Amino acid sequence: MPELPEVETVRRGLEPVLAGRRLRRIEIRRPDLRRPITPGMAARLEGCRVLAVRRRAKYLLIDVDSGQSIILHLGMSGRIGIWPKAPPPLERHDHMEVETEDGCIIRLRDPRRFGMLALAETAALGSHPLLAGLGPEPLDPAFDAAGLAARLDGRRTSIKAALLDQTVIAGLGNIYVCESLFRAGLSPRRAACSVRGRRAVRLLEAIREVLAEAIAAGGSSLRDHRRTDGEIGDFQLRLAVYDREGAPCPGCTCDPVATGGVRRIVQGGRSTFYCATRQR
DNA sequence: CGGCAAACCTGCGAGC
DNA sequence: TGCTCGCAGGTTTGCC
Repeated sequence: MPELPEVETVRRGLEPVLAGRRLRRIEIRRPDLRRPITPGMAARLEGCRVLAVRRRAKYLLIDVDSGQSIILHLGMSGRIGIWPKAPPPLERHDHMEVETEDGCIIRLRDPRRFGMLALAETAALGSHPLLAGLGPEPLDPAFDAAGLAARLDGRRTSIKAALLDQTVIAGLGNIYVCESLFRAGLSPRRAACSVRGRRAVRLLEAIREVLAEAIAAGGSSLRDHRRTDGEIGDFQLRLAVYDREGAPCPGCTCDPVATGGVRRIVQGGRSTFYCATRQR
């Protein structure tokens, strides 16, 4: 489910209820996520005060005043729910429940259990195995088109596969790679190393536009993603190509009857959606 | 190192 | 109605 905009949406929901609050109670109901939850995590966190709720790539980072940080990845189907009071009954896939000092209930639900939940020293987060290899944040102003081109240089794989590689650029997933390539007018099959100069400028601009718009819309809710208040995001209504095989591509001059509209191919075992006319 | 497939899980929609 | 199949927003591992 969650790519950068969905995780950022969740972060913005968590921050006001967590930042500055003590964690009164933490219950791990099921420790066997994609990676087993750090043993003893609940006991080490109870009574701690939250200092900050941050995001790195698709990871949420929750710093507490014991010098440790929670690292949370939502996998494919992970969802965070927040109830200021009177939460509904626990459900089958609610794997963790947190209660803050003011009685607010926060739950992690993840049916597929592809998520990850770990505890690590805040000062050493940069070298943590889950985070160490991550590429730059696309929205970081210090990252520019020349930097993107440098990271694509020498890569013979497709630009689609390269953008999905979290060590090249962090936070993009299948939806936003497809949408960014569409906006940039670049074929998903193009060699990654051929994206430099003006093409790299166009691509980074497209990535930033798509991400910013998606964050503003609260992310894309194709099936699992929810804001922390349970409402869906809205960006799926504005997707140009993702999951729109055969549909006419918005703003495109190609004739959908003649071209068949948005095409779907499989790259690296995952669906890619694109417009063969506009994307070169 | 690069690239690809498989594995990890459950749920849902399509098709029969 | 009920079954099977394919597919899903991610990451890691293992094999060529």
